[in-house]
Amino acid sequence: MAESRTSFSINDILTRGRESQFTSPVTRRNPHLCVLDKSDLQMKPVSRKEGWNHVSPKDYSEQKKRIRFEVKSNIQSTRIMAGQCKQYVRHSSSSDETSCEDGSTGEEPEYDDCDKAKNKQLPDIEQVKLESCGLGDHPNSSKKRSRAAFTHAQVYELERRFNLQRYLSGPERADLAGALKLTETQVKIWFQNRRYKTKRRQMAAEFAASSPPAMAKKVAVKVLVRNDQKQYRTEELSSSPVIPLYQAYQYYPYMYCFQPWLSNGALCGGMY
DNA sequence: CGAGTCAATACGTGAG
DNA sequence: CTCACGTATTGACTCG
Repeated sequence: MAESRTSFSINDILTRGRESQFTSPVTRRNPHLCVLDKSDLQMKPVSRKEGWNHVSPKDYSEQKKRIRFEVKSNIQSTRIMAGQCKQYVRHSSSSDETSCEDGSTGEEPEYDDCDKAKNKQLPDIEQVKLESCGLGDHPNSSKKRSRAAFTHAQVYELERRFNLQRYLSGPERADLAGALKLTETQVKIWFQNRRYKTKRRQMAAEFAASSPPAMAKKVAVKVLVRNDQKQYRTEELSSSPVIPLYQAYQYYPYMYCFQPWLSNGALCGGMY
């Protein structure tokens, strides 16, 4: 793919009004900031219950739900919500626009030109943000949500920052969000997802390294039917020594990444 | 209790 | 249409 790249300076974005952000202070809950070592992936200050087996659709308290909603409704007032933006005509008036608190009032950063040219299909973040304002109580608003596509420059900078720090403090997050014209929530969620993604990749890699290579190459499959003739007895099928897939997942939650019937190229290529 | 995390999953979107 | 990927949401949890 021949990508035409327009150069832009990240420093131009990030050094607006500040410097030395990489001397990262410690976040309130993550004293292990700024660890670039691989071990950073595993370590966590506290142990946690493993996530993949505790399905527990336990009923949670309405109060907690309400509180969460109240908090989020504040935070997410700036989030790019959806269909809300794209489906409905923006009936905005002036006051609504100023309620967008992410400060998108400034000029377009340099990288936008680059990305607009490059990503013809990417939505214009700023435009979407504007449209997202003032639609919260639209009578016909459905719950359909949007998926904001970050620009290449935004992702680039997020990745670059992630390589320096896996955790951001509040001020750092605010800085980065401001520089990239994203909301703090978006930056927070991006880092959260990115850490999880990294962890899954690492676990997948470890699993691959520790499992016998032959395992993924050859799988014995019974011939069930040949020339319209059954090749098995019913009891043979029921007594298969192979661990059922759902059981295997229980012990190897990331096993779905290594389905032997997929080609190697398909193995967790992006890790889902 | 609020704010943060992880883990899982829902969902939108582009590519094949 | 299906799949892969990326972003958003949700629930359980920890910490100060």
